[in-house]
Amino acid sequence: MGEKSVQKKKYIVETARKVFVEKGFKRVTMKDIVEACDISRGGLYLYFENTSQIFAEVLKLESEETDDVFSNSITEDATAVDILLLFLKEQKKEILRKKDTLTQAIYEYYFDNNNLSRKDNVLRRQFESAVKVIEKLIEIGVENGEFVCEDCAGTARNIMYVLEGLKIVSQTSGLSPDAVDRELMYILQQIGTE
Amino acid sequence: MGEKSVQKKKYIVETARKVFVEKGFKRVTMKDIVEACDISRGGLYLYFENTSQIFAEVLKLESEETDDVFSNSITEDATAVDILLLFLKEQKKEILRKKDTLTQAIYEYYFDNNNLSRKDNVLRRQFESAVKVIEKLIEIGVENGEFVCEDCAGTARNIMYVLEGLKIVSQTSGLSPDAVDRELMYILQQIGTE
Amino acid sequence: MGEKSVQKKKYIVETARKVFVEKGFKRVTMKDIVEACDISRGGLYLYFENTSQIFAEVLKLESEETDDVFSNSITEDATAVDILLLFLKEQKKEILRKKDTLTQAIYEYYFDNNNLSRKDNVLRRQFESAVKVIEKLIEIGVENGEFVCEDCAGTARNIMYVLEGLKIVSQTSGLSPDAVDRELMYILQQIGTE
Amino acid sequence: MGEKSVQKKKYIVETARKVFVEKGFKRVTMKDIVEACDISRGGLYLYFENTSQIFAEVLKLESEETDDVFSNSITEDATAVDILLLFLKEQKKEILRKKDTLTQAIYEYYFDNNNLSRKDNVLRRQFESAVKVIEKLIEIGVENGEFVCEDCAGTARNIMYVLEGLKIVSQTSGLSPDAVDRELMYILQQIGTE
DNA sequence: CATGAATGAGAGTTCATTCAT
DNA sequence: GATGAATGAACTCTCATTCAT
Repeated sequence: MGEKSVQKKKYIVETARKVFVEKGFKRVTMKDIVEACDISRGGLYLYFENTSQIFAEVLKLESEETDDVFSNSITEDATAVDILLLFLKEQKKEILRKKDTLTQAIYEYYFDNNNLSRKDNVLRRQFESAVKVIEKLIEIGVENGEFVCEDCAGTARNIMYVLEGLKIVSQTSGLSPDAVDRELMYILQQIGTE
Repeated sequence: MGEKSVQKKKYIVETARKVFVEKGFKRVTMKDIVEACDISRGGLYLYFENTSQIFAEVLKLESEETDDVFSNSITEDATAVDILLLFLKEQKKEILRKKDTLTQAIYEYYFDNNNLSRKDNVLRRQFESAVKVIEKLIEIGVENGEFVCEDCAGTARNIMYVLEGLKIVSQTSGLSPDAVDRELMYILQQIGTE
Repeated sequence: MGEKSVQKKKYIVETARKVFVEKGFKRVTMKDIVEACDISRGGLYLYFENTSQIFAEVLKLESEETDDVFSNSITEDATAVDILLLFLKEQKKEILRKKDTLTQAIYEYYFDNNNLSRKDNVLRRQFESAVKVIEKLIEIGVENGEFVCEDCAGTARNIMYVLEGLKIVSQTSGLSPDAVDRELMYILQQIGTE
Repeated sequence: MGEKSVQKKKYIVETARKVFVEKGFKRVTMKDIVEACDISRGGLYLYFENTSQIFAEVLKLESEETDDVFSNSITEDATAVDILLLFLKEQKKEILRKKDTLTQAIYEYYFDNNNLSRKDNVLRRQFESAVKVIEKLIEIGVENGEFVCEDCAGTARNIMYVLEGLKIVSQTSGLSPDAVDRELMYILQQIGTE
């Protein structure tokens, strides 16, 4: 596959992403993507066999970009509290953004493909790496006297599960900004922040 | 609708439930249910217009039965700790039971029907009622000196979000019994239990 | 499947037969049959899964009718020579009828399905039963002094292989009536007939 | 067309032959051949318009080689019986070799292209030339007292039709080595051989 | 000459939904 | 009420064929 093909493949993945954001994963058909990309029926099959394969590629792209964003926040010079607050603020936005988000599609995708190995499960990898980062942040905060925490690893995991809980509740039952704030406040209080 | 019709409708809902447990919500077709119920294609349409309507009925039945179970645990005489532990143990089973559970179907259903009013959203109602119960339990526990907790309502909500987080992570990425235990322990430590 | 369904199934098989006669087996699609029968796309799938299944049914019908025809010829009172001549005359017609015959379709079908058991292979069954009949005829002819033949079974088989050879040559290379006559004459001379 | 083109065309035909042996004629697509030859899709079209054209070329090559083989057997010094036995032994192998043979593909090809002139029909040419050779052999055998035969031409033709019959029955219904032997024996007895 | 990306026609198949009985 | 045959829309997937490079 030449240079041009790589370009086109990327174009398809990016365009398909929009479709997944709009319709989730299951409702999306190859035809939907063909139409969104404005290419021929057969053309799409030159690059991907089915929607799962396309979505896997979307996730790969997604995780690359997310990783970048994450490291950006950290390399900046700021206190642990600042960074954690920034992270939670981002998460809040993500949680409340019911539409215009890949969240639902990702869940639907893994409902169908929950047999993936740990390595291939982007969701898991991101979860675990986020836990690590938060743990590190808390440790630094504790050293600096910003946080109080006995079990940093446990707290980090707890935070991530709460965030996951908020996400799924938001997607399935709806959640107000205030409700999210309330939970984030609770978390911060646990580690001794205002 | 006569007595017989009511009977048949209930039969359909109960049979359909099994299908939803097995296949989730989206993958289930009217045909699947017709075949599971061994009734005629047209016959099903006399009672339900589509799978959403059937699933709504499944949920209604579900919530009635769940409510019962819940109140049962509480009416027994036992300490707050005992009841909470029992509740969490039940939740653990539910979380780990990847198959043979309606969980995935429920999520999928609300992904499609997330525009339901608060009243019609069984998921939300159950979440909120569970929060109430836990809050009450904690309050009782605090009075009895079993728990230590400043913000009982906040803690109750936090617990429920963690449980939701565990549930969705289990469904999409897999979760070991140990991993669940670890999180439940963390929760219990927060409120001053072993 | 009720009485009406049986009727319709038969209608489809009979209509499909015409299509197979015209186009052979491999070139026929489900769509071809749908159009020939003037039924809906989905309607055909109610009765048959694929063209092989339909063709199997065509063959079943065919063999029933052929068996009848055969026994008819035999029950009439006539000399062995008469019956054999009649049989060969019928075969000649069949051999020369390049179009308007199922021959090609049958060959194509068995090319694809040559893994059928002896029981399911109509072609084989018909071949073997024809051999039996011819053998019997020759034996009777020998008794009556009409034929001369030492190995009746061998001769009967030989005749059938020649007929098969004529059939396939006719289908693939073309054959003149004279060429067929010449071969049939040769056969008759072998068993001492004019 | 330059020397190189001739080479490539020959390469394609020889590679395609393997594909036809494996899949028959009808099931083979231009794509199959492109992949087997490991050339470009467009590249194949520079040499051939469709599979029929390629197969015609395969047949041409085939007939050249077969002719060679045939003449070889004859030029050796051996009795007529020896040569005929050798020929029949070869035919037996060919008849029983259900896979790894072009037989089925050839039949399928002529089913679709039975409108070819006598000149272009390789099958017919080979049949006729084989008849001639067998006729000559028998005549020689009769002169040498090896065979007894009144109508050498008729017998030769009869033998070829039996062989064709055996071939098609083998392909469509299956045939045991014993069954083939039995028929070949019958033929040899007709011309007064053991 | 050669490549291989791209197109679009067409085959297979499944179901939601209707409707005569 | 109940049945289940029938319809047709919608989707998946595969290739023959073309054409810019």
